[in-house]
Amino acid sequence: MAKKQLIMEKALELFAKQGFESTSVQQITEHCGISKGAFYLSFKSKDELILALIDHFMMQFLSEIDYVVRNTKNEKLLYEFFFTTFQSFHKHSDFAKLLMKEQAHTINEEFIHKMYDFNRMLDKVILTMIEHLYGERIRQTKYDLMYCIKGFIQTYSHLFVIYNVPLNLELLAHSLVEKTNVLAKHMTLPFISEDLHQIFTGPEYGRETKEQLIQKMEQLVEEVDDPIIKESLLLLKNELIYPSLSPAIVKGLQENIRQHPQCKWIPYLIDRYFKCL
Amino acid sequence: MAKKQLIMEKALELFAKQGFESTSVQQITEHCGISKGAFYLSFKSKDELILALIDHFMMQFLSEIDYVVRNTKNEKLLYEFFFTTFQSFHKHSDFAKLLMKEQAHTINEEFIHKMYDFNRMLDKVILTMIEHLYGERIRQTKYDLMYCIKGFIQTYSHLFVIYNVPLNLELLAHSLVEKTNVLAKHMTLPFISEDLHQIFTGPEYGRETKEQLIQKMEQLVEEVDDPIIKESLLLLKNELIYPSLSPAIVKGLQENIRQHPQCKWIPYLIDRYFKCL
DNA sequence: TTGACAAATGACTAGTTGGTCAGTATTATA
DNA sequence: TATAATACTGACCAACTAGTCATTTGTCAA
Repeated sequence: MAKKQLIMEKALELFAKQGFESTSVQQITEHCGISKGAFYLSFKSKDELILALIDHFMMQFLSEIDYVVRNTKNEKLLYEFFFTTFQSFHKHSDFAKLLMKEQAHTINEEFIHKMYDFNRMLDKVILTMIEHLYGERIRQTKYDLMYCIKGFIQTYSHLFVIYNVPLNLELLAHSLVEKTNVLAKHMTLPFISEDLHQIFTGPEYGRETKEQLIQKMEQLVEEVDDPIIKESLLLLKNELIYPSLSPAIVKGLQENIRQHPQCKWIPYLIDRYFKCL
Repeated sequence: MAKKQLIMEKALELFAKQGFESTSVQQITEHCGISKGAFYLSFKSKDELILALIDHFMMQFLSEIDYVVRNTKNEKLLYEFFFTTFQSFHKHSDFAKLLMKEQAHTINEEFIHKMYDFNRMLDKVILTMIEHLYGERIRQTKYDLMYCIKGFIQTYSHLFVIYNVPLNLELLAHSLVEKTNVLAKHMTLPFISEDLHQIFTGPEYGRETKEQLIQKMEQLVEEVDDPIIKESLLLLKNELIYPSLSPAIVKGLQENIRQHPQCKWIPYLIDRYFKCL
């Protein structure tokens, strides 16, 4: 199994430089000093390699952060969180680069799911940390605070991952601790409500089922007065059961109900349903 | 020249979905309903297409922001900045998606330079806005504040660009205004010093020269149909070579071409040219 | 109707890609 | 040493890629 690790290491170096898509299996095997056949003894496909990389480093990173968050006293918690995060990025800078490059890329269905899962887990870690630190005081603004923290991490890590400048990570962590505390103390206007956060993260993997979606639409048909929106909802509901309309018509119907404040979520849920299955 | 625009529009749709590298010229031409040869009549290469896309949308976006920052009273400035930014991302969400996907990708030397240039310009706009708003008070922390603002924009725009949820952009802008003000007022521990910022942005990369600007305007004269805009472009081009018109006339001509979606960033480039030299 | 010019086509090239597999080398067991 | 089992190789394949160019189609003035 040493071969598997060799391939992962060497491939990561190339992915960090060139990205996943622009790195060929040929290049990887040459960089490892092995033959093409040997590669396919360790990994069934190129996709399996990147999934293994994501799994390996992501779990390592997440568990490190999680350990720190669980085992640090409150006074040092925020500092240790930032410091560990950046140190981890620094230590595995090739992986951090890969993550930044492929952030939003549609490499593969499974890859996307893994990334979503990872994000959900990170969200949870940060949220519990925030709740632990500030308690009830930030109930209204905790989701905003979480997104701000993620913004800090992304923006600042971008700087030292892309430009290879040696940075004073202690100072960086201290500086971000202050920013976070300032926001937690004085922020009053939340943007991300509980509901909104639910929509972003989705109901834990198993999303809305078709039946739930149809039920919700039937309920809305009863509640809505506007005949156009009523009919659009009905047609879309039937489309879910027996797909028969052209994409343009479906898109148009979705646009219709997007106008109505009560229904505007429906097109999003429909899209998400089709994307997941 | 309508073909060029058709290709850009249709290609952008595919790039937003699949990314630049995974979209073939074949796919683009099929999506346009034209032949492969026709593509190469409009663009010398696939690389030239993405550079044209970047140029077109980036300049449009930057000039919009710049216009708002220059023409808004201080009390509403920050709000208008955030609101315009997000509205622009919303309007051109395909381009925003492309930008997120290809953020750190090594597509091409020229592409990277363009992205660096764009970032530098955005940095400058944000910095002047901050200086204008808070003056001497934030001299120490202004670079940190700028990176925080960019972090806010990135994190929150990610949410509504990736998940296609209709958001209340007014509320979002208000919320971010508060966050920014809170940070500006209470932040004391800077991380990004003047020197560090210099290192990140690097020495000014040869911005548009007069010749490039003139060339671009000549190209637009060919592509535009409206006679008023055509003449305005020609007069402004001559003004660049032999300054002879009064400031009021020049301003008026700039206002003319600002109306046209393809030309509206030209005034911004002209201003920048005169300011830098 | 003709002829001249521009616009558009798609079969073509030369090269790359992820992936396979018949065959060779290496090792472990007897 | 002989045999069986495993590890490895690299020529090969089909499918794709960006880009080209001889040929066809469309347009408009004479």
